[in-house]
Formats: sequence, C-alpha cells, structure tokens
Amino acid sequence: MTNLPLPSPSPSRSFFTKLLHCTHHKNLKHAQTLHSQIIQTGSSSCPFIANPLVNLYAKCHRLTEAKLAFEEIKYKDAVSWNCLINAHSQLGGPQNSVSVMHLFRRMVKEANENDVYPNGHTFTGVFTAVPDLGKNPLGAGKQGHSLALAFGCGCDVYVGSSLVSMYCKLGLVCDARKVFDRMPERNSVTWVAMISGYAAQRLGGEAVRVFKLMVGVGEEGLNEFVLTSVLSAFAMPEFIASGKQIHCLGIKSGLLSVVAVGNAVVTMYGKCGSLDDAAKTFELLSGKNTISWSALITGFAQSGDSEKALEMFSKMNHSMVKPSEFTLVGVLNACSDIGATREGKQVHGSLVKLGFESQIYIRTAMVDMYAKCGCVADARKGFDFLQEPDIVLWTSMIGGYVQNGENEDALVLYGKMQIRGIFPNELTMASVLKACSSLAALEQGKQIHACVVKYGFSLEIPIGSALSSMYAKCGSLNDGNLVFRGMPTRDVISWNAMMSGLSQNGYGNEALELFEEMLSEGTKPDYVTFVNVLSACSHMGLVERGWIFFNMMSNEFHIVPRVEHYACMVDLLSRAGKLTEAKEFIESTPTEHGLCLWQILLSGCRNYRNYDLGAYAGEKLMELGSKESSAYVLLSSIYTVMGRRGDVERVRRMMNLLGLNKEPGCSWIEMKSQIHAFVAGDQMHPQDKQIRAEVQRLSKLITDEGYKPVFDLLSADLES
DNA sequence: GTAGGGTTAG
Repeated sequence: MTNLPLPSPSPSRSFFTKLLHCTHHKNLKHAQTLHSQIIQTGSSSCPFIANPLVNLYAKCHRLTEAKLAFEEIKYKDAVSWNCLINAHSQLGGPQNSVSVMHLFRRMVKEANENDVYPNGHTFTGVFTAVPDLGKNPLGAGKQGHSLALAFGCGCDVYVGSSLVSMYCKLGLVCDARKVFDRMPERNSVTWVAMISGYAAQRLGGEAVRVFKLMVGVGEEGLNEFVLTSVLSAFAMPEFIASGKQIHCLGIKSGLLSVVAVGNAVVTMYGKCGSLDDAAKTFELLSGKNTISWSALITGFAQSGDSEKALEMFSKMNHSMVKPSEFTLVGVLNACSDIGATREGKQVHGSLVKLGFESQIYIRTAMVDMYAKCGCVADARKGFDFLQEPDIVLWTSMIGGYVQNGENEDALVLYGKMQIRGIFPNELTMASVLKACSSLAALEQGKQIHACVVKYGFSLEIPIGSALSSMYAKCGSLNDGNLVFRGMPTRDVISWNAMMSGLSQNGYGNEALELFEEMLSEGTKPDYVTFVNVLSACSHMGLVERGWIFFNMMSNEFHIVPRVEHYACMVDLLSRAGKLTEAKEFIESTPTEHGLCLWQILLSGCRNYRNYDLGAYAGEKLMELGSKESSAYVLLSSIYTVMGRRGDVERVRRMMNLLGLNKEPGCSWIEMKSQIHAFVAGDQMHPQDKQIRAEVQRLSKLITDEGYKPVFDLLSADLES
C-alpha cells in the first residue's frame, strides 16, 4: 500500500501544466526557459504544447515571440490561429488591428487546404479589432459579420456580444440593436455592451429601456459592469433622478464597494452638476484611485468651480495617489477657466516629469491653458512641439489666437492647416469667422463662407451664428440677416450676435425689434443680450427705454448687472447729456467698477464741456490709480481751460510718475485681402502722398457743404 | 482540462 509507484507525468503533460501556470502569473522569464526546453525536446511543432506557448507570450504582450512560436507549429489548428489573432486584438491599436485582419484572411485562404476553419473565437477577435482599423472599418466589419453567419457562428453569445460592441464603437447603435434583438441567448456582457453603447451616444432614454428590459427578463446578471455602464448612461442633468436610484441600488447590492462603481457614481453626479453629492460619494469611497480623484476634479472643473478643482488637486497630491493624464487634463482646464497661469505652469512641470508631454489630450489642454491665460507665444510652443497635431489641437491654437485678439495669426495658421490638407471641424470654422469679424475682413470672411459650403457644413450653431455675425459686423447686414434667417435652430448666442451686428452698425431700432422677436420666440436672454440692448439704446439716445431694460434685466430675468451693463448706462446717460444723473448712478454701483465708469463719464463731460463734473470724474480716476493716459490728458486739458495751472502741473507730474504717454490713434482698412494700417502721424504708407491729397480734397468738399469741425480748447490740446 | 466579448477619468 505504501510504496505504490506514482505514474511519472509524460513530458508533454508536464510542459502543458507549467505553461498554464506561467500564463496565469504572466512570468516572462520562466516563459523563455520553458520555450527553450520545449525546443530542445522537439515538441515546439505540436499544437497541444505550442498553442499554450503562443498564448503565454500573448499574455505577456510579446507579439514577436508569439508569432515565432506560432510559425513553428507544423500543423496549425484553429486554436493556434485564434491564440495569435486574439493576441493582436487584445493589445489593440491600428497596427495590431491590421495584423488581425491579415491573419484572418490568411486563415480563411488556407482553410480548405488545412481543413482548419474559423470559429467563434476567431470572429470575436476580429470584431474586437475592427473599430481600430484606420481604413474602412465598417466595410471590414460587415464582411466579417456575413462570414460569421456563413461559418455558423451566428448564435454564439461571445460573437454576438462582440458584434454589438463593434457596431456601437462604430457609432451604429441601430445595427448593434438589431444584432442584440436577434440574439438567441444573452448574458450580462451583452447587456453591458448594449447599454454602454447607448451611453456613449448620450442616448440615456434608450439605455434605461434596455436596463429595464434586463431587470424585467429577470436576468441574474446584475454585477459591477452593468451598474457602471448604466450609471454612465445617466451622466446628464436630465437623468439625475434615475442616477440616484441606481446609486441606491449600488448601496443595497453592496456593489458600491467596487471602486469602479463608486467612480461611476462620482462621475454621474459631477456631470449632472450635483457636486455636493459627488463630493459626499467620493469621501465615502474606500480605496480611492486616480480615476476617483480625476472624476471629482473634472466634475468641479466642468461645473465652473475651478478653484475647488485646484483645491482637490492639491489634496490629491498629499494623498500619494499619482495623477494620470486624465487628472492633469482636468486640472489644466480648471487653470484655463480662471486664468491661473502660475498653477498651470506648475502642472506643466509635473506632466513633463510624469512623461505625459506628448499626449494629444494633454497638449490640447496645455495650448488651451496658455492661450486662455494670455500667453499665446507659450501656447504656440506647445502647438509646435507635435509634428502631427490633430484637428482639435489646430482648433485650440487658432481659437487661442482669436481669444487674444491676434486675429491675423489665427488666419495665417488656418491657411497653413489648409495647405496641410487637414479637414476643419465646426469649431475651427467658427473661430476663423470670428477672426474675420474682428478684423472686419469681409473678403476673407466670404472665402471662408465658401469653404463652409464646400466642406458641407450646415448653418447649425455655432457656424451659422459666427457667419451671420461676421457679415453683420463687416457691415453686410442683409447677408448677415439672410444667414441668420436660414439657420435651422437659433440659441441665445445666435440672437446676440445678430443684435450686436445691427446695433454696431447704427441699426439700434432693428436690434431692439430683434430683441422683442427673441423674447416672443421664448429664448431666454442672457447678460450679453442686455449688453446689446443697452448699447443699442445708448446709440439711439433712448434714455427711458434704457432704464426700462436695465430694470427688466434684474427684476424679470434675475441677471445680476455686470460692469458692461453699468458702462452702457453711464454711456447712455452721458451721451444724452444727463451728466449729473450719470454721476449719481456711478456712485450707486459697486465701487470696483469705478475705473471703467468714471472714464466714460469723463469723455461725456468733454463732449458737453461740463468742466466741473469732468474734473470731479478725473480726480476720481486719479484716486483709483487709473493707467489710462487719455484720462490724464483730458483732465489736464480741463484744468487748462479752467485756468487752474497748479492742477495742470499736478496731473502732468502724476502722468510722468506713472510713465504714461499719449497713445497714438490708429485705424486700418482691408482692400483686396490686404490690410492697410495707419498710425496717427506716420508717413509709412507707400501711397502716403496720394492719400493725404485725397483727404484734403474731401475735407474741402465737406467744408464747402457747410461742415464746421469743432475745435474746442480740449481737442486743440489733445492734438498738440 | 489549450483560444473569445463588457465598466469608471479627457
């Protein structure tokens, strides 16, 4: 009984067990030892040993070795092929996906010869690889789909699930749903694929229906994957109630303790704008990982609480959890939002240290951050760093120039992009159109309009708004209106753009009519709308209506007046000569707006030659430490007129002390796509002589018509 | 007794 000899395992059996064990532990060192032993014993051509070896290399991400081991197999069976195919599809990426398709074609081609045919395992690998194909993924997917049916794999749950997932990733949820509905058998993976497919397309309603279907069918598959995918479908404000229910379900089922589920809850609340709930859930998470922190930080940044986002980031740094590129994108966006240049630069430093520098999302966020913080040159450095910027990055850089008023550079960069043959998106077009508006570059604007048509963009928001605004701001109000009326839908920005075009070109009444039309169509005005309305009133001298609108803004629409609104009111009152009323109005507003508002009143006083009030406004500006040279010049002129020599001296001394100089006036005009700029006093233009002669001719003409220029003492002083 | 599908942060 005691000394029964144990049967010694056959060498192939022993290799087999060792290979499985080694695969489980992903032990590459041991794999190489085993491989050499297998070669020595001459079993490397036997599928029963070589297949697990191919798989072992695959799980260690060693595709070259896997391929070598595969090619050594003399009579490859289906498993040999599938191991290598899935090795590539699991690693993913365009390159590996192409390899999957090559291997698959070879397998099919040699099938009859070897009597080895693709099966369910093969098609799962193929369908997983399809979405990553750079060239015609849909064609490959459909072809694969029909082959799978031809090879009798249509009923396999794995094949079905991977098909659902494939169609979803290609954006064809309807095709995915067709496959889903026809599947004879489904499991939790199938449900998850379908639900997350809807979630990715932001079709929360469909996702709920599928989830309810699953619960109704009595599927037992409720697991952490299902919960996370459902939660991601509810990450929109309109689904917050459903999201809360799933949160409860997570608590009841105990699945909330899975960190991925907790993270999905945090994300869901963040995207719904319930940052309190997001933060509470986050606090209770056990085993917070980098995704948890990123979810919360991004949530704060996206809901506009960027200070809080930065605060959480600094807490994260103390918690010893390493930030990922996702975290840093969120933090950079927070920095852009509040113009936190110093923090942004710190993040730049740490992302270099962490090796995220060349990540495209990181680059885009960095370019955006530097541009929004006003450091366009740094933004450009970040842009130039990548040889192949994608369209989002091109667009951020172009948008960065526009935001900083460097519109010529924006157009130049857009030209470079066109030469590189890069297809713009709607935001690119909107940015370059905005650049044209600011430059009043009608000709270039028209060319871009032609591109909009050529590229097949519609007049949807934001292109429609940008285009109508471009025409309006360039003075082509009819074309602006034509585009505006042709837009399929209009949001408050579209209305604002058209109104501002009208009002800037002296069509104040039409702007106000448009405002009435906007209200009657049920679009809620925002603060910009009221800036437009008030400035229209100011241009038209409509004091009474100005007051009505100013009061309507806070009383009816609960919009807190900003400095722009106060400025419009002061401008309106000053232009109308109601200078004392303007002064009293300024004194009733929050003091931090003084610098802007007193300056407006000062100009008003100049026009009406109210020297006492002008001096009062000027003194206020000096007290507040104004850096506007024109304020000091005007004030000293006023004192000159009033004969107060001592005060003139005092103002001039202050001006010198602050190092302020009179800024020369300048203007420009675009002719035949070229911009001609003029600065007061310069004689740089090649046709300077002719231009001056023409100005003299025109001056004489209008003087003869009876025009008398006003040369009061103030403007005389200004000219000196 | 070898091989396959799904979730969370931009």
